[in-house]
Amino acid sequence: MSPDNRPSRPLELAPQIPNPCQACAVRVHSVCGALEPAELNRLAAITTQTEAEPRETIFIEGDPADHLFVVTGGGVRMYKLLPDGRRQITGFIFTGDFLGLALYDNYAYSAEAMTKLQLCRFPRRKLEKLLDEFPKLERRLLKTASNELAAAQDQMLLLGRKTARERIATFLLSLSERAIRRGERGDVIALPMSRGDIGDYLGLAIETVSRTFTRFKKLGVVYFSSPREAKILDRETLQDIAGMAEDMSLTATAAFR
Amino acid sequence: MSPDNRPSRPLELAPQIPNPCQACAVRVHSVCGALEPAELNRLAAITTQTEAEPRETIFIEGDPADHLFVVTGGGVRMYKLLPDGRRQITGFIFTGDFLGLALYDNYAYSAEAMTKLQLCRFPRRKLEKLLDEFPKLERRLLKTASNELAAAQDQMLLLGRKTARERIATFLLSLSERAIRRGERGDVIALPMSRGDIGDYLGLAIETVSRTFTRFKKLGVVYFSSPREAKILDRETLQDIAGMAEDMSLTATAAFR
DNA sequence: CGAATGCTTTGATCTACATCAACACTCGAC
DNA sequence: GTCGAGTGTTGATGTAGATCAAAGCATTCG
Repeated sequence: MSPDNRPSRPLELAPQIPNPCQACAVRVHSVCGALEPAELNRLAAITTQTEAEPRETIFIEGDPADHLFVVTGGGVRMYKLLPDGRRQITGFIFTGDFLGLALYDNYAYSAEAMTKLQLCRFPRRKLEKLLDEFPKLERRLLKTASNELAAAQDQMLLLGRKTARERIATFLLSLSERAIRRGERGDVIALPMSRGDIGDYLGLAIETVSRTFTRFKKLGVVYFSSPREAKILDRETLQDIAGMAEDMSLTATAAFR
Repeated sequence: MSPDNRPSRPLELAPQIPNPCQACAVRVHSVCGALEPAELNRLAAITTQTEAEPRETIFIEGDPADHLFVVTGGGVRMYKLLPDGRRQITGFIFTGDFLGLALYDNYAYSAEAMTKLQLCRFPRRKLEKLLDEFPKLERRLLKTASNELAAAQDQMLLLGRKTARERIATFLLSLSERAIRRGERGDVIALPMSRGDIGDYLGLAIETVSRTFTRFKKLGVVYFSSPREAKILDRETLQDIAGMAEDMSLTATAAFR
């Protein structure tokens, strides 16, 4: 649970293609989408494409924040630790998402690859210079920050006031929505993170995550082809559970199976 | 607890002074500090100074986000509600702070005056135009957003993984730090919010907040001249409690009084 | 292929904090 | 000065979810 595996070697450098951004599949979904093809060359010039293996650390809380990233393939967990090892995962990052948004001197959290990972790396100094030149990019970044802020507030509501059932339901729905936004189907959800990760994200124990999944399964709301793949069978009910007060009809309905 | 008092009347308009920003005491601490005196006139031109009474709503989650604010005097609570009335306070805003940072179409949360309030109001459209002209202002706003994001992540750690004692200690310390940043002394802390507000901010019940304060009082860590004013007597211990594992020495030390 | 190792699930028990219930204080109104 | 409403404190009890414990299952690897 306590991730102490610093990168055993520097992040791998993939061979540089003339302008990889032009061909980038995730561009439209990402911050880079703010730029015209011509401007894109400038961005490409400061970009390094890298890869990382599962469990590999991208950066650690407190490190000087020298780089920003865009994930072009794979999943990342961001987290903070307490001195005694308790962990809070502050967010999951998927293909197309921006990583390292903290225009500050040091990273405020750690980031670790959940899967094999492809990413674009931008030196912060150089990117900031580009921001001066391309206000559109900066505006886009501000929007991204606003977005994340809104998501963070939702998460506070979840962590501070929602029950375990509501948290899990909310979690599944939000994964589904993000998948749809990436252009994937919304009913079959990949879970690249472990139950422990989910628990540390939702402020729950592993066992509570597992038990709640089982409960949803028995309710016929979700189906698991494997622990790492969920299929939403009854989105409506899931939404009811996610947003509303402890729904008594549920506890009642639970009897039917 | 459920704040349903929509503004009974539109926010009061104070008489306009030629350029109030020039004389503004909170400017240096606020986003406005990014601007030169000359540029400040442009900002002043789109500013309306308003006031609000305690319990008055500034805006409600879902409202079109037509205005942004800087609080020039007083305190604000921001919050989100669940349909059944459970409330999560996502943050407190004090003199000099920026309010309404969500460059989106609708507010993601509600905001309500805790005390008599003075604020500067900026129409969003006009402010965005100013951003195009003054990149410094936009950069400052991006920094502010990053700041808030980092604070939000700290709060997630608190809500997801900290005990009641740790939460309360963290809360007192962060109020203290903010007071110091405003130029006030850091040991005497005004608590303009109720115990219920604190509970809804920290994900605790009113009673737990009260009991934990009492415990700290008995430990000699904090002194309360009144329920709404705390004085930090032993900052070190408070920091220990805030950041670390459940400290057994504490439970032991508790005996001495 | 079979052992090993790490995930996930399930069951039994425990506990921090919530909830329920009085009571106490404060402060403004009359 | 006293009444009353709001806010805060304290005590008794309940419970959602944590923790402890032990199997299932998979996947990897020699």
